[in-house]
Amino acid sequence: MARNPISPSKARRPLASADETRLALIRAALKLFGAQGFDATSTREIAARANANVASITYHFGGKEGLRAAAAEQIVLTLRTNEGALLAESLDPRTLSADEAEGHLVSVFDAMASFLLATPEAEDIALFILRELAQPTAALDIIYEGMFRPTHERMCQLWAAATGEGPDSEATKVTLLTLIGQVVYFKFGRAAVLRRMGWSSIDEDKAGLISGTVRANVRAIVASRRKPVPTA
Amino acid sequence: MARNPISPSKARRPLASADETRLALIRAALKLFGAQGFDATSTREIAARANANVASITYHFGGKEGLRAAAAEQIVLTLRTNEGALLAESLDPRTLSADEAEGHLVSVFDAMASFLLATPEAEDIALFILRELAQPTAALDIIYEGMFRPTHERMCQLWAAATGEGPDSEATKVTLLTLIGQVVYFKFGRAAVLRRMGWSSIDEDKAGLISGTVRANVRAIVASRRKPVPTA
DNA sequence: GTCTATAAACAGATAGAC
DNA sequence: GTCTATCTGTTTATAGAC
Repeated sequence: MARNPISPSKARRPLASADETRLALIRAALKLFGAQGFDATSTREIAARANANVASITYHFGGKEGLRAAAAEQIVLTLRTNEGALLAESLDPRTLSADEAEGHLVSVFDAMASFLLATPEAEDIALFILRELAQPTAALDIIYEGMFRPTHERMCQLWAAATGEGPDSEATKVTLLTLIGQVVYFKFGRAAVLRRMGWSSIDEDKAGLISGTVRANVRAIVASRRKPVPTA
Repeated sequence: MARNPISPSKARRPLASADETRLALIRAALKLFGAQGFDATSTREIAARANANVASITYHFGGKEGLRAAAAEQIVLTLRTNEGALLAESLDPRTLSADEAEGHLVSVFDAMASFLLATPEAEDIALFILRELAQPTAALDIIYEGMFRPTHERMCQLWAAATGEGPDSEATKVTLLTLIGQVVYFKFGRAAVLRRMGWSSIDEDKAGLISGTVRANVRAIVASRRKPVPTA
């Protein structure tokens, strides 16, 4: 039953549904937590940006802290739909030849670079994660399990297929971390990178230069570690 | 003239000098700004940790913001005395052979890794910088000019001497940024790295594994980019 | 479910005694 | 230079009308 079946003049703007309010709050929180930090962002500010009121945060999320967890879940969801295609495909790396695996590995880094450096949504997400890395909360656990670990695992499998090293060895895992570091530094260290390069932003051309460099680096490192195929 | 020439019982603990108070405040601020963020840290908390009182912050630094700048200056000072030896040496990279330059470049990364990953002081510093990267202030300018730019410039010169590429080209600068990213990721992404590796901390052994991997990567990438020496 | 009003705690800055 | 007390503004959370 509608609360206000006949109100010809009172409700000039249709009231947002509960779900719309919820999502608007999450979006606003994601942006503001990333841009200013959790503590520096007031619930009033979030509510204002979401066209809602402060009390709605307590109502929907139990409080500011619950809103942070919801934002982390939203990040995982976005990442799954954008980048997931490459990673979640059922393709078994063990059936690939070394060259095919190397090609796939390079593609994964390409996808990562282009999402991270050239997608508008990545802006808020990267900053949110950066702040969680500085001071981990339950939100980081959500992002770690939903994104970080699956991606890194997949990369290790491709690396193993490309080089012949074990997918779970410390050496493999550390190596993939160094490779990931190459890319994410441009996002996390953006402020310093831009100054040093004399760039005002990272546009598509610049992203291409970066991902080309990363691609070449990955290929050089794989080549240096590739093991001779057993001739048995 | 002493304020209290004869007070046998009143002053049980000798009063800290102005400089001692100043330094204690800077140290406390550096740690707390890094651990909790600037906005989440109250001046009362800083004063308590420094065994001083709130009003002393305004007196010595003009306010909370001035304390942040002083912390950034302290970081540059620490970095200069610790790592500076490697970078500031008057050695001209252009007089080096390609092999010597490559060796020096590898050493610079080794020094960076061991400072970053195995030095206790690096803890507070890295977190402080991480937060400045998320939300740059005047403090980042101080650190950029005092540390980031000189280090990166020096690396580019060594790279140029090792490969024959130009020290100021975009390709060189981007490449060195990817190489730096390999290392710093273990510090900035520490929370995720530890989970993924199943480590509880990065001790000396682990730092050795990481810097060994980075060393091998750098050599592989240099080798893949090395230009044939002109035979003229 | 949404919104206004308010409660209770805490922030940074400062005045003035010492 | 240090310290206590206080001013002014802002914070999250909540009670209760609608």
